[in-house]
Amino acid sequence: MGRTTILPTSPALIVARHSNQPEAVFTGYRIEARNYDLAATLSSGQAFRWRWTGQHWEGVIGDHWVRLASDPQGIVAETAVPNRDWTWLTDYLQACVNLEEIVATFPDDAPLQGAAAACRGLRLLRQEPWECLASFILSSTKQIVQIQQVIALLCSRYGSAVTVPAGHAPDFAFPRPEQLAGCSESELRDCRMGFRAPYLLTTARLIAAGRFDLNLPYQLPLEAARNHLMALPGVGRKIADCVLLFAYGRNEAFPVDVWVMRAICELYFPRRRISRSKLLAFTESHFGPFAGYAQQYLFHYMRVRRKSAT
DNA sequence: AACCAGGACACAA
DNA sequence: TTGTGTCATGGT
Repeated sequence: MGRTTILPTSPALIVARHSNQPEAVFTGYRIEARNYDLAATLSSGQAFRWRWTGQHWEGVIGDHWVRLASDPQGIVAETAVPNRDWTWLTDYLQACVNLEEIVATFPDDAPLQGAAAACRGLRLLRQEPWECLASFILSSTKQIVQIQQVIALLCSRYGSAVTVPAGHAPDFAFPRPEQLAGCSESELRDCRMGFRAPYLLTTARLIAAGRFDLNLPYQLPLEAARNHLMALPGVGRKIADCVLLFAYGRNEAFPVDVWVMRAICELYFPRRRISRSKLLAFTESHFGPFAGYAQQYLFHYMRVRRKSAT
């Protein structure tokens, strides 16, 4: 009872709580972690299904409803259903990666060091490829709050209900490709996704029909993996790089959106005109093997800086 | 109330 | 190859 270590090398340990009333049985789990800014990580535009209740972060990973909070030892999780295997959560949160080692590989320039210092504890998650792909197809020229709204609507209409704590509002898994493949384009447009609807629909149908292999990017070189994803409608360079980084764990991938574009231009090439291709070439050569982490620091740094300025 | 949002795409030159 | 218009929607 009490404490059980899962894996010999895992920093995580189980903290299970039991009750006599079956309805009240929740399973708790603590992930030991240093230098993990949960709020920054869950709200930094990688994943779109987390909401802050005032005390916890609530969301759905796969078909697991979960509630997360930081504590002095790391992260405490609470689920609606008891779990024996917690790898779905530890894989997702990536708390076992040594962030100090990663930041140490960053180039020693003022802009990036400043961003890293301002966003200490910001992590990259490891998401499920389909949800990540579909989410970023819906992300183009939309604000993060709007992406969250569209995805919440999509999940509530077409996702399967997941088990939630007694008395809690219903929550839903992200819809599987097969669940969207049967939709009409107008049904998806009713989820407020606008011109992105045909992109998502065609992509869902290709995957549901087994005509697109979502496992290939795991074993292809970066550029080939990127080209494979870019064969999908609505997936260009930026969205492909987001999926490679946030789902496939390709740490070299460096998605360049409007925020990162501004960050590079302002911080690295002030008062100079630089072509997009030169900027891409710069990002590929400058930031090292964990360029994707550097990108996330620059992205988040620009956004929190703007928020505090207004 | 304009401006802009984690872009992609077809088409022009 | 690089530049422009278009595509919905609604938050700030």
